[in-house]
Amino acid sequence: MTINDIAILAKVSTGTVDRVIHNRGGVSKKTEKIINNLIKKNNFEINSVASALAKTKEYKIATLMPIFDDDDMFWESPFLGVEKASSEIKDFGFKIINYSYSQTNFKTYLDSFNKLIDDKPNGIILVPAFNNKTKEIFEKLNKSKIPYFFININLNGFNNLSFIGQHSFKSGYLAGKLLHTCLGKNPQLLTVRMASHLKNETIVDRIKGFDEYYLRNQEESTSLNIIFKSIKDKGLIRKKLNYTLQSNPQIKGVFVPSGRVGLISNSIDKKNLTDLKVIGYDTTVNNINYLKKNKITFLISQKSFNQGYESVIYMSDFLLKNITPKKYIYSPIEIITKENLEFVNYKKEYKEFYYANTK
Amino acid sequence: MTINDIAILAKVSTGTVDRVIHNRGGVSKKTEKIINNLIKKNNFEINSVASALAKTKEYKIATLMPIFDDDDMFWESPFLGVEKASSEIKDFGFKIINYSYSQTNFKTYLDSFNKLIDDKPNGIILVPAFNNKTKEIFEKLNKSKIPYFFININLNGFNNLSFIGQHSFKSGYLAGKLLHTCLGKNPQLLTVRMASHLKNETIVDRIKGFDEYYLRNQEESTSLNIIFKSIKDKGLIRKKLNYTLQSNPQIKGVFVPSGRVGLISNSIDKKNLTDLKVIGYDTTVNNINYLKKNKITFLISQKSFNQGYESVIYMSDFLLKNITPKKYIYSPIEIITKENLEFVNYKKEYKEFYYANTK
DNA sequence: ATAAAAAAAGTGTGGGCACACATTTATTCT
DNA sequence: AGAATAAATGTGTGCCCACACTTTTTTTAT
Repeated sequence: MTINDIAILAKVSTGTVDRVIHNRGGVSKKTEKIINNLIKKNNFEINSVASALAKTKEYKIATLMPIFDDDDMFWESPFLGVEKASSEIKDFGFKIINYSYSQTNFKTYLDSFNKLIDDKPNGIILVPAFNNKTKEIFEKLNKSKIPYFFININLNGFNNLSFIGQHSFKSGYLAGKLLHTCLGKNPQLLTVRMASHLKNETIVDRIKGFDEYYLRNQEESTSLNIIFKSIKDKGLIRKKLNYTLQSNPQIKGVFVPSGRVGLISNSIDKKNLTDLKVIGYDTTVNNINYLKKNKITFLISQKSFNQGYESVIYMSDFLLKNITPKKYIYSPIEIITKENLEFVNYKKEYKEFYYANTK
Repeated sequence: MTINDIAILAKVSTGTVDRVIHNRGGVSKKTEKIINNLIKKNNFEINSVASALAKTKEYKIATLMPIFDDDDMFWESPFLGVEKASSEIKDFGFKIINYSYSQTNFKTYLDSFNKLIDDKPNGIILVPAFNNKTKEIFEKLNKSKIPYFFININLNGFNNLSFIGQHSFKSGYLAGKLLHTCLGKNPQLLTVRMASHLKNETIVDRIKGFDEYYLRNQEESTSLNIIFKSIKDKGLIRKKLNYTLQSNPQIKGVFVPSGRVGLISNSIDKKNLTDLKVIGYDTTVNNINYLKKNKITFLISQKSFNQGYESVIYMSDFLLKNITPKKYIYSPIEIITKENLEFVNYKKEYKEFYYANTK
């Protein structure tokens, strides 16, 4: 079944069928009906391959994500997901342009954002950052009418088409459940944070979820909080952590609502770590290392590779096929242990993971 | 960069470039080198869309999987994965033909298998079944030189190109770890099986993995075994389970190495279920129901939807692009709890899960 | 009724490649 | 050297659709 077949059946030319399929107008109601009926009857679908080839229009998709470097490789993963999707849809007329910014330097965010908008892409995928100038730039963006997704980090009150990322609250709730399941009734808990996390919405939500679990399911739970001003002074972290654990031997569970869980678990001396259940976030190289050494019990992963990959696919579906994605597309809340780690594709190379050779 | 561009640079015709790209032969070594160098230099890649459109050859991929019905819907999931992949690659010249068989009637397996082979597909994806006649039919298959994958269930000693499914042993090992983590030292355990599982390789491997965990990590663990002859007599199951748990109040963990965990957990009376950790397999409707009601603590999922989906994609990559997949492609060993369940796509409709509307 | 305008429908090219067929060039044989 | 053969290269059509452009038909205005 091709457009031509339909045209013959309807006794019109292919041009007319084309007009009906794409709602280009200029077709009498009578013939439109005939054609639509034939399409349904023969359940005709456009040949996406031929369609892609014939299309002359080029789509540009721009991404804006934090940079990654030796200190923090987290953002490499969604970037690689973007790359994979990029290579897949390249031949369908899509071009992906990547911009980046430093999370500790807001100016880089604004600069990249402005450059990106000037580039006039057809769609934007970004990890948003927030401060007082955020509204301003988003007003500029809204004026441009370019559709955009948030990925990984969500901000409320913006016109983003979708958010693609984890439900932070519920991931914290799950962390609570896991520790509860492991520790039994009335557990004694320790939560460890960094000062920079206090205004980080994602992390705040994780903690809210964690607390909510105990509020709802537990008669009583005792919890201690430690907040470190900086990750620089590793000696201080080690000292404080071990002192706290030694003076509170009843503590059996540690919750680190961030990717810094590797650093924390490694700062706890062996004698204090025994029987301790430690739970944290993200399958970074560092964390995986300590998971393997039994210093971390559970890692919660959000499949950030997929966030990058899927956001690009959703955007292409939206632009090309006019398919509107849901407002919230939640990533899985994966529970990673030493035992199932090897079956999770946290590695850089997708192909390396699945293919014997790429010839 | 197109084939034509390369041809101009190499001062040959497009036909010659085409020959080099596809190793069709009949090109002098000199020009071949020139062309290959130009391809590398300009990192030219074939336009997969135009290529697919121009190809006249049709590929047939046949699947052979167990039927699903009201009693057991497990096999619907990989089937839907196959369907999704099928619709994605349809326009690339692939046709997927599905065959099915009843796991309790070996004749249906042989019949479908024979029909399938007579159909002369270019590639086969199957959930294998084993008995004494299996070798016979696989000899016929090997003669036909058609490449084939095993999915979900693995058999050793065959010429399958790949196995796509879970590492059963390690999934059992993980189950052991989870119960250990929840129950602490020297746990008292109960393993519940069906008689039909005794010769089921998948389930035997899960149990081996489970036992191995305790062998390796635990000083002592006590475990009871129950094997039910049939799932027909639900009254008997209930009686025996509760009697066992009441006479052994020290049992705190139940391991069901199959998808029957819903049935088992629902057969345990409330008073005996309190404080019991129950772990089993598969996100079937039934199991999910009991997971939500806190009758099951953990479900281990193998993403069978993806097994179907990916097997088709790998086969198409193999046939079209000559990319050889790894011999073993392991599915994730996912830990599902009541709390992360909603973020797992165990549902029928992929689109329903991600898209607001499909217009 | 006729011209002008608007609506409806038809036509043709190009997008990049695969593949069969045609042609040219190089090699071998007598 | 010339014919026969083999090797290397060139040519052209079709795959199905998008889209601009052209032509035909219908409607409106005078």
